Amino acid sequence: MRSHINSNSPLAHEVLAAVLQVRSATLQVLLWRRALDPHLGRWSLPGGRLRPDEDVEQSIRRQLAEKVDVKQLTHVEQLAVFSDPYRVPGPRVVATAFLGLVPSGVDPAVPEDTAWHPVDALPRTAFDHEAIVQRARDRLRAKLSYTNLGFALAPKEFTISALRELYSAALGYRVSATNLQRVLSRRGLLVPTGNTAPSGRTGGRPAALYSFAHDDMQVTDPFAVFKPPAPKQGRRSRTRVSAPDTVT
Amino acid sequence: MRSHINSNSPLAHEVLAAVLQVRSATLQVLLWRRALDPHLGRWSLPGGRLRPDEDVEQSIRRQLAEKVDVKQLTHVEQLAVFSDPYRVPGPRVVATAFLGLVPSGVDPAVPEDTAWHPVDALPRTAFDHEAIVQRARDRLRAKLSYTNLGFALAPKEFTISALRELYSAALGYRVSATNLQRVLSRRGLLVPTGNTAPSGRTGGRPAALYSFAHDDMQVTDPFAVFKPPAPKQGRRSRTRVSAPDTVT
DNA sequence: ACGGTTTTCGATTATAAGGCGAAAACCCGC
DNA sequence: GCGGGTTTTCGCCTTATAATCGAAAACCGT
Repeated sequence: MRSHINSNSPLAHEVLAAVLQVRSATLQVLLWRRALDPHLGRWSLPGGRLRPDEDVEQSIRRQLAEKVDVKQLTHVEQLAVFSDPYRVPGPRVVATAFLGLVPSGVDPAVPEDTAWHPVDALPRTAFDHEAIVQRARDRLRAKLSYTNLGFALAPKEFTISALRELYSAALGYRVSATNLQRVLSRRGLLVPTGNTAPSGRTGGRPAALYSFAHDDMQVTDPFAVFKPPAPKQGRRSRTRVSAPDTVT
Repeated sequence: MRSHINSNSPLAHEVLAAVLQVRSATLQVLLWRRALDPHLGRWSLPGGRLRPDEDVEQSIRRQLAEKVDVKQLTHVEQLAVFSDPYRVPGPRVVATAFLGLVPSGVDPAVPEDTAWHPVDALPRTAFDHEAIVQRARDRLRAKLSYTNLGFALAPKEFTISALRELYSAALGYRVSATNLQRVLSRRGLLVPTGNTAPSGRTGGRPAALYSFAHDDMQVTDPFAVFKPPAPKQGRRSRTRVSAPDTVT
């Protein structure tokens, strides 16, 4: 190793995605098993080489659609660049990592060699992929609090309890259904669909179904000290729309 | 152009930084004038090619230290990857963009061909550098609200009014000194140094000097709905420390 | 009809931010 | 040295948002 340090340094660029989904009340990530050396048999993130005619966003979307059938991807955003010169053996490869989200409930068809793994109990992973998964998880957790990113994790219709479980799984600790309900409502993000859930097995009051008001990411600004006077709107929490990765 | 689309696509990686500083009550960015074609004479961001033996962080720090004497850089963080295949003419170059901050007050020596420009009134810039500057500005503005990133913009000691001007300039609108004072105090970020400012020209009560409590970036979580019970600490706002770019 | 269960909602409390004005602390000129 | 002018600082009050709690509502099965 350390071979390319003095070479003419051909450099490749790859894109990788940590695709997260809540399944069985656990936050999981999609990994596939390497069939090649190095790190044969280890689990790694989907992705691949950047092609000459695409930017990194296009590339990761193509590769995800190619390798694993996840057109159900509801959210994709850049995470960070991983560029340690020796992050992979052999010729240098710089990686742009992404965070991808799949709504709970669906079970996208995936190839034989891929499987979901809990982010907090990863198998032996290849290269620096574990670090990337952690970063993705952290980013998701941070953003769940001050954005409506939950929309990307939830199905189109859901009950408050279902949403609560979703958030609990994603965040790693219990959250109050009551509070979740009202905080999201206050922010104008929850709209009742009118429908009601099949009351199901255990009995109990049938839950109302809700959906998110927006499919694009919105950011609710935390504090106002640093905010302009805000032209005295109606109710609605002070909420500002911005491009998905403007805020990150 | 569009020449490399069918070639064997050698690919280069460069790092660029939007180094921001508040000078003359205006948020400005350091640019240098290109001496080469293409885009000769236009203003562009400092940076350069990634070397084989360094990662992007090391690279941008080296290049900044090299090209412009800014060892006074108090903060550096990854912004995003810019990877449009045709973002620069000729062979493809993917760029990792950074946000850099220099505290107000200092005036680092810079080469002849570099100069500061207000971010809201940029001259004609090269390539996609204007977009990068805007992203840097947006990121800074967002983070000023919910982090203590102000520490990187402020000198070691400062008065509340000075800090207010700093925030006003960086954010682009007036903020209340009173509120700024108390919000930062509540978060435990402002510590009085005991010293007092030279009362100076206009007369008036001499201002007390403060400094930031932490030099590493901290994030104050906005809402608690999604937060664990918080083990009943003393006072101090609920505040969580995290690696600079974990949250971004 | 009656427990058992789950959801929903209102009332109350807690915490953080914003606004306002008075008091404090300094300078200067008379 | 005293009052006017100026800037800073601080307390008090209001508003906005979140957290907690408990009771009522709506369903099931027996």
